Amino acid sequence: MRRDIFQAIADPTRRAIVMLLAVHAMTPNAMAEHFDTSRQAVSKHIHILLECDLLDQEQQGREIRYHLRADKMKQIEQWLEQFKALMAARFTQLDEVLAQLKSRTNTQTPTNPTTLTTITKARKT
Amino acid sequence: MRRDIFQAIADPTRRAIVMLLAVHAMTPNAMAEHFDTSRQAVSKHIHILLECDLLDQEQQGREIRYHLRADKMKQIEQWLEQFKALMAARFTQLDEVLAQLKSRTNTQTPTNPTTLTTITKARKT
DNA sequence: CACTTGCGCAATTGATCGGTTGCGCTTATA
DNA sequence: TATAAGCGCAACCGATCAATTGCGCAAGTG
Repeated sequence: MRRDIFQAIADPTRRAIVMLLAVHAMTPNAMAEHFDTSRQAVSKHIHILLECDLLDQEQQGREIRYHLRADKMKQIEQWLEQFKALMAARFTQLDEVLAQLKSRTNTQTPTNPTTLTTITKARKT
Repeated sequence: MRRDIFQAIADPTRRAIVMLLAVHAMTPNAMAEHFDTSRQAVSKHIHILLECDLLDQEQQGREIRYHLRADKMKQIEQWLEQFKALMAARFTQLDEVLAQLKSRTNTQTPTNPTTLTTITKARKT
């Protein structure tokens, strides 16, 4: 069950839930009222968000209030930062890497590209 | 075919492709060499990224160089900004909305919540 | 002109997704 | 105590996904 935050926010309903919980904690029923889906459907989305550690439970009698762990959202930001760094480096520092990769289009020289591979989290050999 | 950028970057391979193309344009084969998947698999991911207008084609003889449309990445940033705005407003300006939502837990008053609903892009009635 | 290379397209398959339905447990309420 | 409300769990279903395989076409190369 390889579930990351990017998969979590891939679904529009889940993004909406995140937004709702950004305002304040909520019960599943309260969330469900905001959409035209069933409570169970919402509950499933909650489960997925829980798997990503994006939510916290708070039992209150027979109700459960779900809190958003806003700090986890930083994962997205971090990825975006990495991306921006690559874009910025594109014309400056990483000219070498660029050159290497350019000449590499048909050859196999996993020297500097390895760095990039690490960044991109590719599962290369 | 409801395909948005969030779905595009939900897949780790596609995120890696985005990172690769952030450095410079590439042919499908060049990309495929970075992963341990087939060219066709990569090609499919490219297709998905194309659907999201995240890529540009540049035919060069029998090769096709794919360029990243970096500007499209702003969509993610924008969503994150919206999220952050909600988080920031949580304790300040949107106290009213918060109150409304609170009292609304069981009733149906689509007045102010509509604003939020719009933000969260929920498909409510 | 044969042959290889780079690529897209189509069909197939197993896995996962998003949703519904039905059930049962626990906690409130009349 | 009987009833209702809030919720999770499990089974099921149609749709989509990711990847493979096989094919055909256009562009280079001997």
